[in-house]
Amino acid sequence: MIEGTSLRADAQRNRARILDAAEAIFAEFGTRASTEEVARRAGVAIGTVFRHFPTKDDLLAAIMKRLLAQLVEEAGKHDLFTFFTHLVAQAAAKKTVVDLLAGSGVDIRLPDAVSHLEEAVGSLLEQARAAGAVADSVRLPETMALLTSLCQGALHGGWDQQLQARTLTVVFAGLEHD
Amino acid sequence: MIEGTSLRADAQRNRARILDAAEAIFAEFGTRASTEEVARRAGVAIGTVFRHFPTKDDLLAAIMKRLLAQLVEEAGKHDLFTFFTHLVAQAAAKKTVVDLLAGSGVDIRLPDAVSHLEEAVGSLLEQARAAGAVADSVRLPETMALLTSLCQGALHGGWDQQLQARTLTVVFAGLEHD
DNA sequence: CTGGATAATGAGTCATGACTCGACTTGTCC
DNA sequence: GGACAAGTCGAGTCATGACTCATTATCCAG
Repeated sequence: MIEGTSLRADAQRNRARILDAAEAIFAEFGTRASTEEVARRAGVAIGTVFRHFPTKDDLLAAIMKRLLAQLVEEAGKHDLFTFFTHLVAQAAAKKTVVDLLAGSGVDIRLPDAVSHLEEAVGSLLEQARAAGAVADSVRLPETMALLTSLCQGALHGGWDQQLQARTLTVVFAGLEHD
Repeated sequence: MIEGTSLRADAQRNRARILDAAEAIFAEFGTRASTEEVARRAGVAIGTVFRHFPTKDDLLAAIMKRLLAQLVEEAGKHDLFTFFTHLVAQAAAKKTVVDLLAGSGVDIRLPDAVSHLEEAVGSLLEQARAAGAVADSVRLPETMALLTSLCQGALHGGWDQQLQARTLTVVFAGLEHD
């Protein structure tokens, strides 16, 4: 995972700036935001963005990879329920992930990164099951399905604190009781 | 609710054709499909579409209204659980509603139509509660939140029959047990 | 039947946004 | 410090898609 070793120093700097800018812009405005907006935020010309990421999808894929890696890392700091809660609460802020997991228009394949996330959630699920907090019958696919559904719902529905808590309560009860 | 009484006969026919075409096109390709595509499907020139619906949003709003009305009607034929199942199963087919309830890019306000749907779901909820099939603590907002979340999840995630059933099982268990 | 109002047509306008490329700048290696 | 590859710049190209409007066609009341 040695990145950009062969890149010139300024190019490395710009690449990083672009990634950060893109993450911020897409998080705020969704994946529909223009590449030019990203360039502006990064303080760089459009051409430079396209030199580093020949396609908008490439840029999105790069961000997605980072974000998924972050999620995997965060999963390590939580149990299944707090991870759910955390993610749902952040759904609006991390518009990008949700948008992309939802496959909005773009199609980007990151099987590796996604399966890492699944593994992480899988082990949270096992722990929870072992602790008796989740019914034996609950499997990973439906857990992931619930997670992504809730994130999308929270993102688009603009849930307030209370609604979010109530909705999660119902889902958690379901995970526990069957 | 007498519609288009003052429209010329051909205009009425075209209006209906456009609505049907738009419903089909947007259901299949999502709200991003172009107005021209709708016109083609309706067998009508673009100008005609814009004569009837000055804005793409107007067209979307008109369809949305129809679709919501249909949902309300269907709600009458179901109990809470079968309604959930039915909707989720149809999510992919009714891309439009899901897209729009999700507020994808467009913002269309149909407070009346939406609140009718909420009323309908509300009475299903009451029935279910009365029958002891749903816990007393469950309220309408979280029920709607779950409904829309699951539809979005199903739409974008491409759930198969089994995954859909399992996911709903978990949610239903949650509605029952807390 | 027919005149005038109503509607349909579709080529054209305009804005947006992804992507290109030739002129220019800058880092790096000797 | 000079040369050249590597990188940056940004005006320009191209495609798409919402929306317009002058012209033509169609309906229907009298």
